[in-house]
Amino acid sequence: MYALIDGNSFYASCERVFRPDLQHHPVVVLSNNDGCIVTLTREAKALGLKRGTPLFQVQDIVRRHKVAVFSSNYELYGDMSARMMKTIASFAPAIEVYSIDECFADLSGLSDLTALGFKIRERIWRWIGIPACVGIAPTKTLAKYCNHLAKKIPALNGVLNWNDLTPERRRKALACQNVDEVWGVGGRLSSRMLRLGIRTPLDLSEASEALLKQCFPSNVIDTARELRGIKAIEFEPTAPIRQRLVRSRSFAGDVYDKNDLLSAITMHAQEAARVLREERLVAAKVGVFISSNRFKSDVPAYAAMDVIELGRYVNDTPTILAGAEKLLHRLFRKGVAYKKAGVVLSGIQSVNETNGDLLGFETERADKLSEVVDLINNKFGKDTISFSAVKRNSDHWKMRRDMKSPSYTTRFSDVLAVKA
DNA sequence: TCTGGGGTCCTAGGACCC
DNA sequence: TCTGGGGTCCTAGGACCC
Repeated sequence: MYALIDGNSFYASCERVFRPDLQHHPVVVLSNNDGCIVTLTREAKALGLKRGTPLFQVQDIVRRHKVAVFSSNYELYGDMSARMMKTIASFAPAIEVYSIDECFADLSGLSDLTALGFKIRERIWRWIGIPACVGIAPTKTLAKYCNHLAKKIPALNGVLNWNDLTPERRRKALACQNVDEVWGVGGRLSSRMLRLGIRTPLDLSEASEALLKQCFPSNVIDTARELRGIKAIEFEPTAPIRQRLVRSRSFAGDVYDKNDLLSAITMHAQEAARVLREERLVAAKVGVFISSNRFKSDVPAYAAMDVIELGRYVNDTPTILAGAEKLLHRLFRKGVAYKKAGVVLSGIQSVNETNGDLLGFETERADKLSEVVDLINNKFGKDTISFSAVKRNSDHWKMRRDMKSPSYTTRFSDVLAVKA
């Protein structure tokens, strides 16, 4: 049996932990650049706000109802997430962290699972201050679905165990939602399913495999099986090594100047290299992409991407910086209003798997240098020192983040003072 | 004026090879 | 007039997730 535990409106709930005055108030959290709404609370949904909407399109609703608006604060959410996962891990033999706000827990060998679900929920609330819901079932897809129902149906009090349902109630549970609420079925697939008469999760679970095989990608059959309680998707407690590492940002305004682009690209390259080392990985390819504003139809569109093979596995900042810089010179076209730029590392391996003999003196120097930079920045704070190839003086492209909350849990200067 | 970022997997089609 | 078959690898694009 598996549990799927997730924090409700996670980013907004993190903000509420330090702003108890907002407990029953509508709250939204924005994407980078304060662009779109990415998380909203129940109260905000009730006002008609939706995930993915650009803020400027709903400013009137926000003002009229005094919706609390926050810029994204990943430092805070990341730290709160780590605390939540640690709390959950203390209950189960193994967990699979699926995203920043949710994880699967393997409940093998445990008994009284419904009571356990309530206990987990209770403890996350008491220790972390985040409201969470728990779905329990014999497959991951059903656990996700039970979690969804637990969130949707107030009478469940946040926990639903599939095994507590009679066969008849299971059918009802599967028939009461649209098929796109199933994990792995999005908008496109569901509208194709609709045309074949598959409207609910129950319909999907009862569809003939021949039909599914003929009309949909192969993983849809696995999804349908999982809805029938047959395990088809593995539990993966240890994450497989990532295939790509991307750092990119949209700019607050239009960018024309090559040096501004260079500034963005070198910062992304430096950051990507740092994360690579943090995860004890190495990469064989560096890629760069730049693109103009896709929402502007009156100016010429331009998007370009290129990759170079480094010929060896690296994770030192100088090599990755040099590669990214070279690529930018290759891709840059004059006269384009750029809106986004990013760096992609691929051909990724674990440090342990690379052959140390291949490393010459030069790369050893670069490795040592990067290591020392990490040490200093870890000790004295992010960006204490930086590589000179990273042009940090250019602010033209900086992202907008006007409504960011303090880093309550990760910076001493931001810790709340409580007065009695 | 203002429209996110970071991932995964699958599939179709082109390039290339024998 | 007639223009193979089968395999691999890579890439771009589409679909999904949060």
